[in-house]
Amino acid sequence: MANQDDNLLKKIIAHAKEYGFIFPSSEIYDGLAAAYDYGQNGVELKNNLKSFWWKAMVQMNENIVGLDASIFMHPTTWKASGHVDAFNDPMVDNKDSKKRYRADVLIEDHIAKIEGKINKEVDKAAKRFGDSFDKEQYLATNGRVLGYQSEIDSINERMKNAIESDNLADLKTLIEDLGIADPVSGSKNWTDVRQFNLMFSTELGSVADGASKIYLRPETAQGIFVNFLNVQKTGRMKIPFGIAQIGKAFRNEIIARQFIFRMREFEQMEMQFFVKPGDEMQWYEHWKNTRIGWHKLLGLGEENYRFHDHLNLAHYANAACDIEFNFPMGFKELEGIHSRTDFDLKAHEEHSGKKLQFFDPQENKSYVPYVIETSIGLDRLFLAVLTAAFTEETLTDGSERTVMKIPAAIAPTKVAVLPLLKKDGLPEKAREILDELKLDFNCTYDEKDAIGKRYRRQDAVGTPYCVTVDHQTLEDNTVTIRDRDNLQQERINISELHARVSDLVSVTSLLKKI
RNA sequence: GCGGGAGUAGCUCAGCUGGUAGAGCGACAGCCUUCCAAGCUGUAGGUCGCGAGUUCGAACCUCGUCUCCCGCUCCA
Repeated sequence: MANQDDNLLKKIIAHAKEYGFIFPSSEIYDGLAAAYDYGQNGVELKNNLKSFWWKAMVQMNENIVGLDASIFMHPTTWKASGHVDAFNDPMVDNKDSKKRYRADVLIEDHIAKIEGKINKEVDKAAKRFGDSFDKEQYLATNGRVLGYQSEIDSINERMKNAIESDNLADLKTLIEDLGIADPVSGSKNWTDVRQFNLMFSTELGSVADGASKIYLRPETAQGIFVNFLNVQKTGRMKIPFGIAQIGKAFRNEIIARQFIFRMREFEQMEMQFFVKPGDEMQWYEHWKNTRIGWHKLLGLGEENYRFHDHLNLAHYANAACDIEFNFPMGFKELEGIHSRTDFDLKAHEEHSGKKLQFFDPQENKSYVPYVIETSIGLDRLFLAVLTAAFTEETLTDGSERTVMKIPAAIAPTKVAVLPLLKKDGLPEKAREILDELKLDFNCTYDEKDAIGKRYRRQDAVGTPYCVTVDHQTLEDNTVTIRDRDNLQQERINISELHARVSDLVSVTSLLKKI
């Protein structure tokens, strides 16, 4: 089964490239790992996804407004957000086994071993003393146990100091002093401890000397937080309100794989919703429901979604869940919904010295709002669409076709206009229709090859409707309109065409259901 | 980074024990066709990932190197 799913992802990747959705980055130079370019069809689909999200979030909610913050931000932003500290991992390699470990994890494992020894002592003692055994007292008094405990405490102390002072050499010395061996090779032959920062840094300022190091944002959210006051004041926003943003973010993943699922450069669609402290759980539930509802509207199949509630919460959250999608690799995170408390705004208050508060006239007092975040990976959403849309099917006549069943509202091309034959004035008539439709819809024209072949070509890129001009068109101004998914054709008057197409491909009909 | 696999036309691949590159599909031009791919004719497209070595001669053998894919290690 895993094999089959692998094949599905491979097929999707191949199809996406073959039909101009996604190309490997810099392909003529052998490509760049985990970077991809969106081709002529990909960019249309991506724009449509953005637009559907933006309309659902901003246009449909009078208390949500948009923002487009800079990717470059003041370096202190990332200190405040916790990324400079939490996004750093001290890594160490074993020279013999060539395995890489997190230095702090190695030390913690060592501590766990000592704790194991304590537990053994306790077990032994419990047997010895029987019912009269008092664990607390034993732990507090037994000499051997106390020895172990003080060992643990001193290791913890040294590790904490080393990490906090960024002293990687100390960390290595600690590993050596403890005699920690690689669990794989048993070797104690370690490299120096190195810091891996998952944020991309670059130089601001063209003169190397005067340049200062800044980061490419690892999430778009901070651009929203630092603009909280600007937007709240200039937009006269009242709590609760939200700020939405679509933009690129960058993370230096150690491995970035699985096509566009995990890239180092990716695009997020985030909305931070500011609420009164105490109301956050209610709003958390509200956005969980609203967001899953949005996904289901998109029409990729309700059975392909599920929630995954987080048990281990990040440093800033008091509740968090993922909306997972059934990708070829299995159910994986597509969107995250987090209750971020007042962590971010408070942190920015502390680092900036500015008050990031809202004056609540009802309560007659100011407070730092709590935040509910909805954050969806646009590229992952794109992959979800490809996954759900990619279909290989056998038709009733026994022939096979590959069709992208992309929901009409987000399909790259809405209508293909096709003259049945490339003669008898049919192309001219078709062009007339095309010129009319293209004012409002993304259209394409094709007169090459047999009509059946042209239908299949449109199926492959997910064009939901094909309008075919035949000889009857010249007599009574009717055309056939073909449905991509069920292959049904209907003959309608050209004058009805615009309204009909508009109805079929409109985002409006989706938005109405929100 | 380690281990494994793979790089030949746009795609899928063939190419024998070394003799100087092919097929199908696709694309393009045209013919034929009044409605669901695979009818006909023609055209374009490859320094066989890159570099070196062995050889009279390398897509093929040797070494190096790069890239991609899969697995492992990390991930707010």
